[in-house]
Amino acid sequence: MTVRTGYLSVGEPETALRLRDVLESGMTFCWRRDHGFGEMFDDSSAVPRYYTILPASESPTGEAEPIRVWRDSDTHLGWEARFDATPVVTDRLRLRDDLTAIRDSMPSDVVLDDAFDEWWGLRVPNDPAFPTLISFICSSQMRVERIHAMHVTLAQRYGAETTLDGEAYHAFPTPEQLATATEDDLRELKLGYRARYVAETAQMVADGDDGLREAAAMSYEDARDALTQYVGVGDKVSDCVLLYGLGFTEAVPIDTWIQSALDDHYPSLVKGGYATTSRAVRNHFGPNAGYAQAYLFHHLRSTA
DNA sequence: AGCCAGGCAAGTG
DNA sequence: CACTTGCATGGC
Repeated sequence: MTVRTGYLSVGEPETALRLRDVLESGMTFCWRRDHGFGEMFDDSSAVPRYYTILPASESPTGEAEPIRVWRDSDTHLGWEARFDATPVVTDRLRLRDDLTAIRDSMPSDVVLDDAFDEWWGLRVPNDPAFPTLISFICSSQMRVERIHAMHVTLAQRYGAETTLDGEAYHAFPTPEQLATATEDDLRELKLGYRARYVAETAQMVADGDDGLREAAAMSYEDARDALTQYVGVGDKVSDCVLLYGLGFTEAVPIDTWIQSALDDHYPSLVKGGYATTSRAVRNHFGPNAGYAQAYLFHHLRSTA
């Protein structure tokens, strides 16, 4: 099968493409450094290439399709795939989001200004919903590198194999494929206490539950509540699925880092529980509050 | 050796 | 509703 190559403009020169920061920092677990270009988190000096496998259900060819991308310059991204990947890559990396307009839509303050200046070019990924749901169920009390490892392990054990340019890849399992796993199977794969959550959630989705698709059509707060029906999904994981997997840019996952950021820099937004604090945060930062969260998260972790 | 890591569910007061 | 506890695993 012929491999096609394309190049995408990311925007104006001041809109730096931060591929590594977008794909390696815990917002997505659907992308990974490619074979032969250094494994994730090493310090290879070569320009890293990343791959994802487009699920068959979202692929123009009807089959799972590997896609490779790399940072070709400050303003251009290259891709390789067996089909024209320009629309998919543009969507998955939100390359059409106008970062300047997003920044201007929020009330500025010293901390947010510093965050935007330091991490300018950061974008919020837009991943397939089911792999995002499972990955963030796995994310509880776990470091980023190990969540990536779990995602790869599940793909290799339960996902379909495909190839690009002779390289073998494994798609993330469909709900039906993952539902064949028992809790004990997943404990053997070192998912720990998350094994039960993943097994039961995969079975729910495979058994015809349409909660992910239905949530996409709901208002934000209804959608967040709806996703907590899945075992292992609380408010925080639900927000991650909404932001990174269902395109709700107002979703603000309030993890331990964001909570302490709110305590330190936005104490007036901290209310009683998760729901009321979330509402205050969204009221303050507006419909792109998820972007504020992304920039603050990276800024406060880098200066911790 | 103990503490922590992008939390959650189940159980109390 | 607010607060506590147990939960797997691995890196430091």
